[in-house]
Amino acid sequence: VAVTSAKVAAVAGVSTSTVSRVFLSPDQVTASTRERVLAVSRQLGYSPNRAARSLAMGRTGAIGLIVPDIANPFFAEVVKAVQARVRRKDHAVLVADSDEKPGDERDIALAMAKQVDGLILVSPRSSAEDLQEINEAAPIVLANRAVDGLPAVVVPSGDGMRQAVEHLAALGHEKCCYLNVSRRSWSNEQREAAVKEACTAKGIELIELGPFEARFDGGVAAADTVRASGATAVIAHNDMMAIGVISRLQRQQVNVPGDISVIGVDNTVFAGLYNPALTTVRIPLDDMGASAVDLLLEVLAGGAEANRPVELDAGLIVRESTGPTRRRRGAGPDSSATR
Amino acid sequence: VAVTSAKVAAVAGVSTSTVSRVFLSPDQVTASTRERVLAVSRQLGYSPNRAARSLAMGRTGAIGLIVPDIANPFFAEVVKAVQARVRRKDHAVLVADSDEKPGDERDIALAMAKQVDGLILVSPRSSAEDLQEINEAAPIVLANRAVDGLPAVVVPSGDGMRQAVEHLAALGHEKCCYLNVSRRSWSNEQREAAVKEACTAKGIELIELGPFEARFDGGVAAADTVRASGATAVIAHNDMMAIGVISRLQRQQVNVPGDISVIGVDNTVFAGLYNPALTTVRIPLDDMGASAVDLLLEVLAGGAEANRPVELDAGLIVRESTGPTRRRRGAGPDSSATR
DNA sequence: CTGAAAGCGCTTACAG
DNA sequence: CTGAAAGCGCTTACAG
Repeated sequence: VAVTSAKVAAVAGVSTSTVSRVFLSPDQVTASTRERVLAVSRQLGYSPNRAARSLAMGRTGAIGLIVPDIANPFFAEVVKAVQARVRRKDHAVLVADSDEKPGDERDIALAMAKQVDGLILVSPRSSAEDLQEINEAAPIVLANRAVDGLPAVVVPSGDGMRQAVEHLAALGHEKCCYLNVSRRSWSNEQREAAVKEACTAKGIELIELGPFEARFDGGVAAADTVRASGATAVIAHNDMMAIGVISRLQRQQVNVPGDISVIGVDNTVFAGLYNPALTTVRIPLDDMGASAVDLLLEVLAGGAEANRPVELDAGLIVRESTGPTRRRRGAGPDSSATR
Repeated sequence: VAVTSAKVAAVAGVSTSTVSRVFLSPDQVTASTRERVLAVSRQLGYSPNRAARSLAMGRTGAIGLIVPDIANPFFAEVVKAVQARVRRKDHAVLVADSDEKPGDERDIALAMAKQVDGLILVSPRSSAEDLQEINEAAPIVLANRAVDGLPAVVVPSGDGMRQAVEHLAALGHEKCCYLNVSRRSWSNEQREAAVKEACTAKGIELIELGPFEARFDGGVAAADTVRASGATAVIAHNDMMAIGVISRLQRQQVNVPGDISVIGVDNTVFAGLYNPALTTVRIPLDDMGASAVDLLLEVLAGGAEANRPVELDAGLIVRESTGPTRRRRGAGPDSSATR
């Protein structure tokens, strides 16, 4: 039922070659015929058949996006940004969710590679080898992880973590926990190292805990140990864990930030909505998504090889989950809750 | 570089017709040749070119999914479910985000219609006429909204809302607010009507407020009015609003559920994580997504016309944001905060 | 600047 | 059960 280029050509009195050129390389066509073809196309509601074009050109006009878990606010925001950017570039985006399973991630990527021009893998859990294999099947761009030889966009959290530690130091904290997640996490390495360095620089005693699960439950699981450590502040690997910690603490009548200050990372939608609103290191998810798209499109256009990862800035956002230590404020009447 | 059916055919010593049949209608091929073709295909890593197949068959093997806002946990979960279900059916899913703009929704749907076999529109904001127009471009299935003549899967929240009201009645509440959202919301109509009916049945005085925005901010905006109304309980149109209400109330030292009980709708991930954990009417988002896919696939297969919407059940999940009224418990020493 | 023709890789009546 | 052939709707050297 759809209008074909042949139909348009017939009505406009030109060949299908010309119709095609009008859309793909307009400057190769005389202005007058171009206008005529355009007018007819509009009138007939013509638009090139995608499948036919793909077959003829060898490109699909689609890009694939694979995330570990769409329901995770962190990834949901990246999906939103990628989708928005891709659409503006007149492409389509196929999404898939690996459900946090590295094996599935590889299989999905390999399968999807056949249907798209390129892939964006967000926080991929696969091994470097598997990622290289996927890259053979279709050009990939990594988001939130760097692997030698593959194009990537990352947010070095170092600056943000350092700001977080300095913020705590300024509030008088002298003993702080960091909540690790899996050793396999690239971002955990970055964050842990930056926190350690900053704590040393500021003379803060750092207590490393974990690894815990990178979720709300992981934070809940960590809370009692944090409390027992005697630390007055805790930096979690991400917002969800931070919220888990706060939730558990509050249930035990430990006040946040009165007794213990808590800092997260990501600035997902949750952070601003929680009570207390979460002080957090912002990871610019929207920019990350958009940059990944731009980078992939560059790669597909034959440009920009994978030199060094594109780097975006992270910075601290101070809200309500951090405050001065008891000592700094002078011992309050309700300080009993912590000890 | 990819292996073609011609290559497979040559190696296996058959025609491309046979190769094609092996994959599309295996029973039309002798077992022995079928095995041989399969073996060669596997060895060469052959899989049919999607674009070519689409062109020849007139179907894309993809379905489109349009949601108002991917970053909204409610929609993110639907996306996750749809994507999971579609993949199992060996299709691909294209997603797009209308950014809550009805005009964009229509444009996106119309554009996407050309690239997919069918569309799933989640909580579409477009008019019934626009939806019909979209349905002409490509078969659509509605999720979370019903429109005459269009296939849909909905969750009549009536049962759940009634349970919510009965729960409040059992706890001794006699005055309750309902927080409305836009009059254009199909689900709001359902919920409001059910709450009203149940309140009447239970002899609870109902105070209707709003319309507010269907987000956290909307709940924040409603909180003071709720408090001023003298109601001891509030049912919000959804979880995000409920959380907004609680957040604002807590900041004013109003205890939830001690002073005011709060109930949401949706049971999004947030609900269980908030403090207090939210009592809410569960909307089975995963089933909704899966059912929408199944329904669309049926429609595409030529089956099941749009008789009446597929209906899923909603039920109450009791957590911590609801409790007995002061009077029921006997006036507590700290009841001053509310009055 | 424009057109005729070949080709992209599959599927599917039509014969046999 | 299997193959030759046409066709799906475009794009793009190649001529002119």
